[in-house]
Formats: sequence, C-alpha cells, structure tokens
Amino acid sequence: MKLKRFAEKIYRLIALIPPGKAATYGQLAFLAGEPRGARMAGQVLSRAPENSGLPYHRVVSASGRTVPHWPEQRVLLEQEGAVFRENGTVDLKICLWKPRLAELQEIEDKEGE
DNA sequence: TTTATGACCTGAG
DNA sequence: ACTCAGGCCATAA
Repeated sequence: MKLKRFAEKIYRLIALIPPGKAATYGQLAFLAGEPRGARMAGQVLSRAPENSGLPYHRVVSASGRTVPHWPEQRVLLEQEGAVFRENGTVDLKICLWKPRLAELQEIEDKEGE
C-alpha cells in the first residue's frame, strides 16, 4: 500500500513542526512527494491515531482555517503563541512553518521500516 | 461502475 | 479581503 508510506512521511513531517508554527495540508503533501495530495493528507490526519503524541493541532488549511468540529485546536495553538486574525484563522504570514533542508533529508525514504 | 463525501487548493469575481 | 466554483484524489456506499 502506497498510502501507508505517504502517511508515514506525513507523520514524520508533523513531528518536525515547532511550537507556535503551523503547516498546511498541501504543504505537507508536497513535501511528502504528492503535490496534489492535499486532500489525502487531510484524510490521513482524520484517521490518525489520537494518542501518538504528534502535534496534529499544528496543521491547518492553506487559508489558515482550523479543523471543523475541533475548537480546542485554536486553544492549543494560542497556548504556544500562534497568532490568530480577526476572522478566526491562523496568521500564516507569521506562523507558517518553513522547514530547513537538513530536516527534510532526515525524512527521505527509508524504504523498509 | 457510479455517486457522494471530505481536517483541501487555487483562481475568478 | 472574502466567497465560490471547479478541480483534485482516495474511500465508502
């Protein structure tokens, strides 16, 4: 299953997002090697295990919208210092995560495992 | 096989 | 600056 590997990458990427910052589904999908997989990324997260310790709350839509039916997400982000705008979206102008190349290379396929 | 449904994205207007 | 239609892609019915 290819999706499994995609999901794996997504998880590893999310683990890299620092507090106070946020990544978008499309961004993650792209970094995972699936430029048009934004939607799939969302799907992966929606089914992701709840208690894996990963900072799922640091993933928002490209417009900065938080997850529907999960108001707590905003609180978590604000506690870390993330900035929100009047319209209730994350201010990506400030909080968008910009990964360094070095970190990304760590993620590169490890085929097995 | 076809249709509906999302934790989506982008370009128009 | 915001809304929307159309495009996108895997899954479920």
